[in-house]
Amino acid sequence: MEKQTVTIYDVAREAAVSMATVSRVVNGNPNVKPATRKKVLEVIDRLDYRPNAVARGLASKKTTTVGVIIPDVTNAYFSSLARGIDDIAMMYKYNIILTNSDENGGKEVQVLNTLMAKQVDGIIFMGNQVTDELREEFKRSKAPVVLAGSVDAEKAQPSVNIDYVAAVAEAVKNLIDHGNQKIAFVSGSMDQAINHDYRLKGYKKALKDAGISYDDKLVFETDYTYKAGQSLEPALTAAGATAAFVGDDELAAGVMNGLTDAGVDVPGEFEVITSNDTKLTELVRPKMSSITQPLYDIGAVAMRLLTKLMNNETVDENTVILPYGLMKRSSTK
Amino acid sequence: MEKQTVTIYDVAREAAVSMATVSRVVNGNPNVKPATRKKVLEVIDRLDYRPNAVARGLASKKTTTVGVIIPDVTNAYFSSLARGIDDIAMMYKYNIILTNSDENGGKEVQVLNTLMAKQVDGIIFMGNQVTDELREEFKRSKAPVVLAGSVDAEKAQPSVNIDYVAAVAEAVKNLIDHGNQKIAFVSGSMDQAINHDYRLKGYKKALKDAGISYDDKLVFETDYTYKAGQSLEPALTAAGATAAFVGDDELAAGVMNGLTDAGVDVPGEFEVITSNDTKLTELVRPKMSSITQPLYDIGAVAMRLLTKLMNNETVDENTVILPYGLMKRSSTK
DNA sequence: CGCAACATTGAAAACGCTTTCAAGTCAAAG
DNA sequence: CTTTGACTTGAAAGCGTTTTCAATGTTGCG
Repeated sequence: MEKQTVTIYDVAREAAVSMATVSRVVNGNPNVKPATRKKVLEVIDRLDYRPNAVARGLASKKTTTVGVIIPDVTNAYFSSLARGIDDIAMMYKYNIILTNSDENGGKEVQVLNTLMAKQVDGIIFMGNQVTDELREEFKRSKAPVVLAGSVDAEKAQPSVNIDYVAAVAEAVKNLIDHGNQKIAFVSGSMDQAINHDYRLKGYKKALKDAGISYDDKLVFETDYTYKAGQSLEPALTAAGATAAFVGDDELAAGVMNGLTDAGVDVPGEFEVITSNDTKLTELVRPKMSSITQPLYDIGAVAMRLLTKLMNNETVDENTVILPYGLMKRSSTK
Repeated sequence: MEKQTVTIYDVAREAAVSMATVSRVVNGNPNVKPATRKKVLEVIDRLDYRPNAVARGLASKKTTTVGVIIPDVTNAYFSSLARGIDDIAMMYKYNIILTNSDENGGKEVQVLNTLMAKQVDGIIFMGNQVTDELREEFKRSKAPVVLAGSVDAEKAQPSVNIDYVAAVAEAVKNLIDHGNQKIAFVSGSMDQAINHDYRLKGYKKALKDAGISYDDKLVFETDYTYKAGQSLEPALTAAGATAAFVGDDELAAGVMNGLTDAGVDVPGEFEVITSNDTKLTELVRPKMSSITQPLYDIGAVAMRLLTKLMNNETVDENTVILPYGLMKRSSTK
């Protein structure tokens, strides 16, 4: 009943050569006489032999698979990165083990361990709360780890990002230039480095440059969900804000729709600018102005960087910063 | 330089027992004297031993990883299923190798082969164009394959879905009940079984039940993209349609926004109902009415079914049909 | 024709774990 | 004090490849 598997040994026997030779032709090793190669190839074809990657992995200590830790595939920002990662991975013959972490530290550590147990050749980590424990695990990992679209205050790991501070500063400046004085900063958890260590810094910088004093009443820390954004309207208007910088597109859509539903005109009475430039920005009405990021490329470059690391190639720059932009759509004046 | 790996042999030596015993405690085999177990556990802890899953996989012929073929992670419909799959997988200690196929037959076959080479214990396939070649590969696979949110006309594989025919028929009937006579059917490629074999059938059924004759001028075959939907407006109005059933949410958002941007009032002058009930439906304005599907559950149930199959448990029903619904929002009257 | 230099090949040892099978222990039973 | 059966344990054979190293073939040249 069980389907029979044909092994390299079977091929060797049938082709009247050694396993070593079969292995060579399978792996494209040039040190095989053309006639022999042809013979082996024929047998392989006839027997429909397929190399067992697990055995290969054990023997060669390479699995050609990399682990990818993602907060949530369902989030457009991250899934865009993931797509870039997978495409480049495939290009380099790697496969991806994808696991959702919900940015839950415990889960992340656990996942990291099972990835390492599975002997992945490398790891791409997305998530903005690199705890000490996590950092320890990264360090002990013999597989290289690169962060994609995620920052670690310690900058201990190679990573691919944009310049969040500058991007947010520019976005906020834009809002200021439109005459807004009370600009809300709405983001996810302040425990995340990207929020407290980058975005907020950019926000403060823009305010300072414009001579506006920082008021933490205008900082809204919430969940990265549509609902959370939507229910922020009362607080936002109560605080007297006339504009908002938002750290996530779905959240921003919520904020905007919440405002609109409450009768607030966007952008007339309230401007909003968001951060990730996912498809969402174009789907909602008004379309959302946003910081633009090369999402796909962040993933792609991260994976490319990882291939180099896995290959022990020397890389000039461990942390690569990709360019960002500002896309004015209709949620700002 | 290379980080030293500690093997089961090291543990055995340090604990003065055999590898077999170490293996037993690692795997929770009860046939170990408590004292021995304790001793081994201590050594494992001291040496920080981590079992090598690849070696384990080779020896046991189980990898505790399943392959997942997805058209595009970036698509909200599929990523929702993927999330359900991963959660259940994790619950059962499996990992997921995720690969994007773009519903490209050649790529799918290739990916399937590398998954099989990697000895995955099972496969979840998403995609609606099961070619003969693909079907052949499924058959030859010793790992069970289940389709999630995807149909195959031949019904050769276990699958979990909703009743697309009935759902679409109901959605279209709803449109008819609102007085629409010319209802557009817009979907992705008609090569996909889900479109020509299910949705279109449901569409026709609803028309027939209402005594409306079918007109293929009202069938719009296009890409599953926002842009494609958006640019459909001229054709839609030219055809005299006053409502549309759309097979994908992003596409539907495009259709709707295209209409709105052209000055057509939705739902006043044109109603649209979509199919997948992803988050998108709530983000756009007007919110889109939709067939509702338990997206997460489809993935979750598919994975659960796969675990049973991998475990050689007998399953009563190979193809499971989950309930659907109709969610009236604001894109229909 | 003889020999160096190179091209091909195969034997066998890993790789790190699971699993089978037999052997050894031990306590309860006779 | 045996016997018996339930527990525990270890030896060793895989699992299917890769890879090293030595052996064997070939070819070119003087």
